[in-house]
Amino acid sequence: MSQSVGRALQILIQLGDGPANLDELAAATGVHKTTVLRLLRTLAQEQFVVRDSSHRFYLGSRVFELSSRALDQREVRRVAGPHLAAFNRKHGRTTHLAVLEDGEAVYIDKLESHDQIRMYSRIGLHPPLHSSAVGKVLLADLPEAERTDIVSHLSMSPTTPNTITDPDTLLAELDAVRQQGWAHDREENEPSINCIAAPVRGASGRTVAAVSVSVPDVVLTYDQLLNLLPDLLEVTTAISQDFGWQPDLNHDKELTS
Amino acid sequence: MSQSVGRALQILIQLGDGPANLDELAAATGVHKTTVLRLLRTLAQEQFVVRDSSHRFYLGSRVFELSSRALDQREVRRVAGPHLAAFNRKHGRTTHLAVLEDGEAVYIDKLESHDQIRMYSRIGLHPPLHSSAVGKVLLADLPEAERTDIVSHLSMSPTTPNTITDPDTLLAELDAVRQQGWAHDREENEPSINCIAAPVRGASGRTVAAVSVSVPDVVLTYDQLLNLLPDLLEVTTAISQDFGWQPDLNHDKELTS
DNA sequence: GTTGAAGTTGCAGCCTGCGCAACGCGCGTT
DNA sequence: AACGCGCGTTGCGCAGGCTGCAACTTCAAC
Repeated sequence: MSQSVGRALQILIQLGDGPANLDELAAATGVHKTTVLRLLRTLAQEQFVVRDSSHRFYLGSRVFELSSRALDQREVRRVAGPHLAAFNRKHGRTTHLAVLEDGEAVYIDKLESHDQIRMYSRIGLHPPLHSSAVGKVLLADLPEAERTDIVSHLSMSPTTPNTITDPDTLLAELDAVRQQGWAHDREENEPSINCIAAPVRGASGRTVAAVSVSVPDVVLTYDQLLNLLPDLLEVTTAISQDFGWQPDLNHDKELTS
Repeated sequence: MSQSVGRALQILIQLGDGPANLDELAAATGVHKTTVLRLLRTLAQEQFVVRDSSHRFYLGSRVFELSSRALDQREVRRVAGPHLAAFNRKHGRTTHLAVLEDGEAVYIDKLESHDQIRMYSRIGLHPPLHSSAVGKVLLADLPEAERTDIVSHLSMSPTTPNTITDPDTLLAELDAVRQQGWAHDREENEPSINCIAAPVRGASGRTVAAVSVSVPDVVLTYDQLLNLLPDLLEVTTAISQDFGWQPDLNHDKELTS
């Protein structure tokens, strides 16, 4: 809608791939370097980018600041934080907190495994909705219309032999997830990585976030991972209650709305 | 330099204070709401902002993504990460990693204390150069010209009775810091909080980052905090070596350049 | 049903951002 | 030491994109 702003944002996104100089940015965005320079100067003014002594540009401190402030604004994250930390300290497994945003899942918190083997993932990443445990949890409790709409627009590209690629199969699994109150990902997203995830609910009873535990099968088999399930559910229940959820309430009305 | 981009960035900064609707943003930035809407749409297109169902805008997932990617790009942070985690696991104190950027200190990593008492600080925050331990460490090793230049432009506003407000006193302290290889902050920045910090050096011998430990005096007195100094220095030395620093080398030439 | 607040759209004017071309500057090469 | 190349920077004139106004829509409250 606004050309120059759009271009400026493209520059920022480009810088997300790593530092770059003027020409590289001009080439990457297809914009005249004069223009890129002016945009960069504006961005630099507000600390969105910085340039080092050799005129390379990289993302600046404002980006960090905005991100951590925005993360703090997410109620769920604040509420979940201590619970996740305790869970992570006890079990030492990679733990994610994800929410649905604009029809996509987003990690808004990540706690590292205590093992040497680290999972490649980060805050801000969009895990696939159809092949991740958090994705399934977040989809499962959506109103049916929205759920089928989102599922019908998924690309569902397979990344492992186990990836669910059929919309109807996925919808059936989502029903099962809703029934049992948690979801798994048995090497559906990444080979040799299993996950389980459970929903965090708000006062209305609706799922507002998902917590997942991810473990490479060389560390824990799927069956061993399942041993963590009771603890995971305990944690998500505690978070939900802190977040205003009342377990006894009958939420049927809201859930079908 | 570019009006619309500048305005768009102002909107993002404004959203850092919390979600807002169209009118609030228009009022805060002093821009016609039509224009704000168009800028927001551009921002939303690239996921820099999202709007919820009631038309409130808040910072979007792209900000998280960029931030975590940019953080990963900072070599120091990657290298320091495991060392800091080990230190934090052992001592359980609030630990910061800071670098100098555009003449300001910036936290690029933070590890939380294990106590209930948490320090208010976050990644992206600019600790004051004259009253924080990291600030002193980062300044101390700068070439003299740059150091005096930065110090002469500091506002040095006092936030506690102990804050150093005289440039010459600060410069003298910086000399001491350089000599002894570490810095302290004895309630100079925040009442009842003491810090110690030590430098991380790169291959050239120059200070590239600073690691600090911050403790409220109700938890540990300053003297008790000093007991952590040997461990802190060990950690920063280890990080420096991982980062290419060679302790035996004589770096005098570079340091005076 | 009416009122009002908040978001959205069409439009015309003109400002602002655009790309070109030329210049400056540092660095590596001959 | 001089040269030439690569890259960043600036001046300028054109016009395309951005702006703000006014009118319209939507939704909720009374």
